[in-house]
Amino acid sequence: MATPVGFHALPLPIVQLSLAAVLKCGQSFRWSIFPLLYASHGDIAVSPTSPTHEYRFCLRDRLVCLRQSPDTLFYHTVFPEVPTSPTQKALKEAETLTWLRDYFQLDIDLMKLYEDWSNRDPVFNKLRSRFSGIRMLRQDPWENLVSFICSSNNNISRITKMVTSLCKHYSPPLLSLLPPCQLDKLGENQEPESYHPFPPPSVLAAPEVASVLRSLGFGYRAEFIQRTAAMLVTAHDLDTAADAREPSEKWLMTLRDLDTSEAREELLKFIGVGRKVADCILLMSLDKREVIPVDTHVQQIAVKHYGLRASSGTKANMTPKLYDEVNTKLAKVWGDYAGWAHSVLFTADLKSFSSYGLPSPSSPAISADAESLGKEAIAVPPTPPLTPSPSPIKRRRAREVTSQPEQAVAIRDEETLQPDDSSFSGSASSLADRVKKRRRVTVDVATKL
DNA sequence: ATTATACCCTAA
DNA sequence: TAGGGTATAA
Repeated sequence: MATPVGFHALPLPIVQLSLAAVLKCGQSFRWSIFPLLYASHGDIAVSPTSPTHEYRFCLRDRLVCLRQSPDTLFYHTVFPEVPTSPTQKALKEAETLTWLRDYFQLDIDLMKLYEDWSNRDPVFNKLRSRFSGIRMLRQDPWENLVSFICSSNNNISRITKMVTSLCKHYSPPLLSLLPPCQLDKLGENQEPESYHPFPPPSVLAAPEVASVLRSLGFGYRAEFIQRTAAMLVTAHDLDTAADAREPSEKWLMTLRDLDTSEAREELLKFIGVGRKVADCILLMSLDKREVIPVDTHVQQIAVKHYGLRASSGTKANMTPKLYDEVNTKLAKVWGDYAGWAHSVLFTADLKSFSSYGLPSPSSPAISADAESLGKEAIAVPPTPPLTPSPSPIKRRRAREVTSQPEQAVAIRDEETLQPDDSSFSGSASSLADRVKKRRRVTVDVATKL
């Protein structure tokens, strides 16, 4: 497989990382995804293992572009200004590689983890071949925090729109770039897209942000975001180092050094952050690999496949107690990297992945067909799409873009494991506690640095 | 200490 | 009419 022009090649088996799965399974909401459509015949030589997509992510100073073949990750960096010398350029690409290793946590051997989870858990074992390469990203905590405040009572599609719109409105474009060459669109003249970094806390802390976000369709989360940003900025004076991370962002990073429960306690002080959102942040950007965020999906998975008692009422809400029950049970099943394992199951449960390998949630998915899903591994290699498929990046003029709700689809009616007497750990903090803790945030944090 | 209800918006 | 939650008030 030839390296695409302008790209660097990093050898990496796709079982270690599947971009197609990881970048749209609800961890990060800021990756642009472009289908690459090749002519099946013609003068362009294409192997069946050619990358099917390009993925783009905007950092504060550069745009990272990725493609993937079964054994190679291709990366390419675009800067606002072309690097002066070739040496300079090489240096910059090396930085990008460093970022990639960190962001995708490439030092963690995913095969070993899959092996371990398979031994521990027959349910996982059934899925491993169909959902390989799903690993946890190591995201920026600030971006992660805001994104997941957006996630409450919401679906991936809308969260993505909200985050995109947030960036467009509150951070200037870093650069503009044409979409990658798409042969089906050779005739059409394509518009360059502008790429925006994630806005820093000080920008979102401004009081008027709440109402603006509201008008942008953020709903009640608008206030959460603005107030959380304000809390953060207030607690950590900005001594504004122009281009770098702000102090409050750095402080969020230091939560990586705390114990899980300490870090969680800090996160829960923010407005709009409850247990579930806090756990998402712990897992996805604060290195707490054992943490399992429990949403209604995960709860259903736990009931269906792991013998957890169904919630008492017909329509019971997620109580802290139930949350801990689910959490403890699954943590026990999956062990040290339970949060990572959860992500595989969670992804497998997304409707858009019921036909994993096919590009679009709108394709007539085999979806609700729990039967076919459970049978032998179909091991579908990602097939280059034959027809143009709607990408999430379709230009959106109006705010009403049809979106596909990510719904649950049964993984499989498997023999349920016998219920396990799980011990409860941890306890929800009372309202009073939380109020006190919130009041203390400034003081606490001030003494911390 | 637990439990119920509103919340913003979208899809069904 | 319910949803990939959280903040409030009972």
